Amino acid sequence: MNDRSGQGALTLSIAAVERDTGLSKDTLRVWERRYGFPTPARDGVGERAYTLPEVDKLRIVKRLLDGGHRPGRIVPLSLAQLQELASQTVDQPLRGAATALALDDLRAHLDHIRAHDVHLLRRELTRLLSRVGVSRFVTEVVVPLNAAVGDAWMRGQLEIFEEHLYTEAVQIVLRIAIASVPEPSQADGLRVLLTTFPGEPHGLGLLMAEAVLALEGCRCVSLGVQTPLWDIALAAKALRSNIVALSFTGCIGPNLIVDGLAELRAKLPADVALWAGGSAPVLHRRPVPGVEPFGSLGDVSAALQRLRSLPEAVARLRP
Amino acid sequence: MNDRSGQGALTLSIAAVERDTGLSKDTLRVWERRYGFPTPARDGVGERAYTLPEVDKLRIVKRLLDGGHRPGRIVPLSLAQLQELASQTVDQPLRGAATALALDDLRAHLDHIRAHDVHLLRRELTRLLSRVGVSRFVTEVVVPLNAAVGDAWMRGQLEIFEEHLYTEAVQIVLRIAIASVPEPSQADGLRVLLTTFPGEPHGLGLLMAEAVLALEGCRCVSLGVQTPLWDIALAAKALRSNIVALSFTGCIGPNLIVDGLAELRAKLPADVALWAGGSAPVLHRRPVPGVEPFGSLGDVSAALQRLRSLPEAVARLRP
DNA sequence: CTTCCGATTTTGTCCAGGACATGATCGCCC
DNA sequence: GGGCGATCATGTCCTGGACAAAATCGGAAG
Repeated sequence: MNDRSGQGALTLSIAAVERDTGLSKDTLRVWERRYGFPTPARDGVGERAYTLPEVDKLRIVKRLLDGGHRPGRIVPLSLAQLQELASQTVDQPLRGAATALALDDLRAHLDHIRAHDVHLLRRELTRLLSRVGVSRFVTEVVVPLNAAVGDAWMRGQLEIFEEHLYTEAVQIVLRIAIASVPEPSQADGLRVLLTTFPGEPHGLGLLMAEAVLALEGCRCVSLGVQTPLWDIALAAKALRSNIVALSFTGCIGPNLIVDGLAELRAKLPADVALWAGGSAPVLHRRPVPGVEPFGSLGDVSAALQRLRSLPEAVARLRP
Repeated sequence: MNDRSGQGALTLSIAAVERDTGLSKDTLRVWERRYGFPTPARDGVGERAYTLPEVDKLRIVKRLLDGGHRPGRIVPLSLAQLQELASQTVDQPLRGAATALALDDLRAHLDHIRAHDVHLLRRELTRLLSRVGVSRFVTEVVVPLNAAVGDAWMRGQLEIFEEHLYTEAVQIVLRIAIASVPEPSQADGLRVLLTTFPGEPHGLGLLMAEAVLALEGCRCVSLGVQTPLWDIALAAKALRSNIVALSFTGCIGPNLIVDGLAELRAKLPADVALWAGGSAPVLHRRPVPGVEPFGSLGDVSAALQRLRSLPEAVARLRP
């Protein structure tokens, strides 16, 4: 069950392949049964020993899978065919979400990432931040950049570690942005609790939301990512939050999202608003009663005003 | 396979429990077979449905397991017995570690967390930071506080969300600390790559290490948490890192750590140092050839000097 | 009394193959 | 062309058996 990395012939155990590719052991075994790939050799004790080329192919397959392809179609293909498939989707131009950023600027940022120049990237982002302000920075720089990076990765133009570099840089700049927003006075502002469900490891959306909400005068408290449902409810009660804001990216299954939202809604007092944002498509396909879905951070301002205009708003702010 | 949130009784699927506790599905099933705990109810389709108390107990068991206890001994124990066991084991390391913090200070911080006063906590931490400096702040404030928070949680004195509040606050202050360290001049300083293995979601250790390393004049680049091994190797090559520093907390299985380190060592060039730190006990129980284990952040300085004094050090810094 | 070494127990992970829920796709009819 | 079942594709769960590595134990020797 180890990597038996002895000498020349490097092979990986099924656990190592799971770690490296993100494909579960169950999936790997069932693919072998159904599609005949991968068909790893067996070591002395009859355990699967995956070769390096096999794992390389699995990595490409996984990426195409995440890009929307179906296993049955692509798993049987040869390595060459897979690479061709990957490059096919490559040429489509970036879609037109950027407004503060010209397409060229976008490409320039991507180039910084690809050049691994973290400091330059960070400097450029910081410069943009102070030029356009926090609000526009989030909606007109970070959002389209996120989309561009996601696209580039899906097309194989960006390695995972380059995405990590990007995420880290944006996170730092966003935290600076948030810190630059003055804390509203004690008596004023809605209390917002931010976090993600267990299984959702992406925290960028949270930071973006926090920046926007803080600008709107809310008192934000973030729990970071992956808070158990029970603890979200506990925290909302303990902090007397008026809004619980969650972020979803689609790393987590649609069922978990919908069921979790319903469950959390039931646990929260009725006068606590439950907001759900992020790129997970299920948020808009299957609305949950009592949960407000957000398609874009631009909707936050309107929703806040709606909430503030409610008759019980004043009472809420008091305690 | 979801959280089937029906009405009152919240139960978790085996996958959710695996995610929340770090115990593999296989382990959970085999414990049920061997020790009779946990014995989850079954849902409509015969799948295990774990209750919240069961999962809470599993979390504590996991902690004690990481602390060196054996499953056969502790799994059959009651919750009260477990917590007593926890307070027995745990009390000693706490006493000796705090130096910048009196025990009373420590308790005061815990009280701030329990009072959910994030801003006060953050202010106090920031005050300490500027009083004792970055280095001592990390080793003499954050480290003992981490231990104290972990212990308090294990004894049932702290909710998970309170731990999240704490983590978030420390993270913010640590990032301020890191930002306050001036970037070393281009030609100087070893290049360090920081990240964690897939499955290890805890990033605090990374930030602490980054702070200490930056103080020592290193040029740090963090990939954040959960980078696939392959991409760690890619990134180290692309960034021409001299050191790859990893952090482990025991959320992740000992085997995955040891195997992963061996595999990564094989993927990295021989002249790149591989450092492993964090609270996972396996690091010191089962050393991996070519991997330097760190028991404390205090050892970093000595290790750096050793590295710098090597004959090829100058050549390394050049390119 | 300590140290060492082999036997034994403990423990985590792997395997096979079957089942099923869920979501996508396809063909059909309006 | 647009809805709507039927069918297929796919991932995850189940049982129960097996085994290797690590931890522990039980003496024998120093």
